[in-house]
Amino acid sequence: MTLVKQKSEASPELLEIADKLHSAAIHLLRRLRVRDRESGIGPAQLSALSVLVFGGPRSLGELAEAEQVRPPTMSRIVSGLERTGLVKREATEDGRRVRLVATAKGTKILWEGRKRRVESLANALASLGEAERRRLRELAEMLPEIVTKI
Amino acid sequence: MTLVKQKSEASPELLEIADKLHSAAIHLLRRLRVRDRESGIGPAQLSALSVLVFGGPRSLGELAEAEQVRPPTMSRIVSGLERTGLVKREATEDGRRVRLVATAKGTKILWEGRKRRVESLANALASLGEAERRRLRELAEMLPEIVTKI
DNA sequence: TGATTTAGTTAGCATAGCTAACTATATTCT
DNA sequence: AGAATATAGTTAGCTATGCTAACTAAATCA
Repeated sequence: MTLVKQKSEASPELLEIADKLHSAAIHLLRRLRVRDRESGIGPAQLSALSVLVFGGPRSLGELAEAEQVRPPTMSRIVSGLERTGLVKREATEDGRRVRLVATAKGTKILWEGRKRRVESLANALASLGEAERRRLRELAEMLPEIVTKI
Repeated sequence: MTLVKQKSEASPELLEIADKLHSAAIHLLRRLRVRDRESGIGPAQLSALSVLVFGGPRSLGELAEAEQVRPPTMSRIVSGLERTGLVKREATEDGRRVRLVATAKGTKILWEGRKRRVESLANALASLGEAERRRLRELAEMLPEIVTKI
């Protein structure tokens, strides 16, 4: 029952930190996921919509890459979002490309869902002391850069 | 574009921290998820298997609850794991219940997959300085307790 | 013993992931 | 210019994963 090194050069210390972080992220999202069902919209659609709302309009291929999903998969996700009026496909100069844009309704729904999740988590943080809270903020701010290196 | 309070009493500061943490967790797992495909086993099966491997044998209902999934869903996930020989259903004293146990093969596969994910993340942490690393560890250790409060 | 509760399964529906194969538009090359 | 190639998306068809409703079987209770 040990972590055996193979082609990795990561130290045992780093592996341990990574393991804790990984496990915590899994359990965190597993809990929050429940709140998403209230939106009546599937997780893949919600996630794709959030890229459009927070990152702005983009093509289907770009969105697929951002979501680490194949184009056919994203094509169907977008069809679902379009059918319910959360996203619009617009033509571009390049006749092959589409520009995907979140509608006002899509933006509203996304914000509501995000608010639910974030509030659930914020309530869980309410019992933290001042020092812990500050440390937690630091961590949250370190992570985005780390993630880009994965 | 503001986070409007509704029935929540969370402060803007907590909401901001929660938002950053939430977003970081999503992006972290989205990246790591890619490595899982190498195992040739789906995410729900992998996650359920990990509960059995790290948490020990349990009933189907308990596993469903741990995974925050309905019993019929877990029933099918377990059928998949059983078909590929990663988990075994065993009878118990209570004739209604089953005891789900990870097989040796299941345990091995899970460890390999986990190792891949954790190594990916550990490599991304390799560029951190000593102080940052220490902070990251502290924070990763704060999270499990927070998660239980969600 | 008969009624109820509990554990799990089966059936049927929707979403979400993939690859392979297709269409349509752009670009490149002669 | 016209043919060949490359690129962007879609369609078709498979598997996996989520749900509810309805069922079976075992345990418990009155």
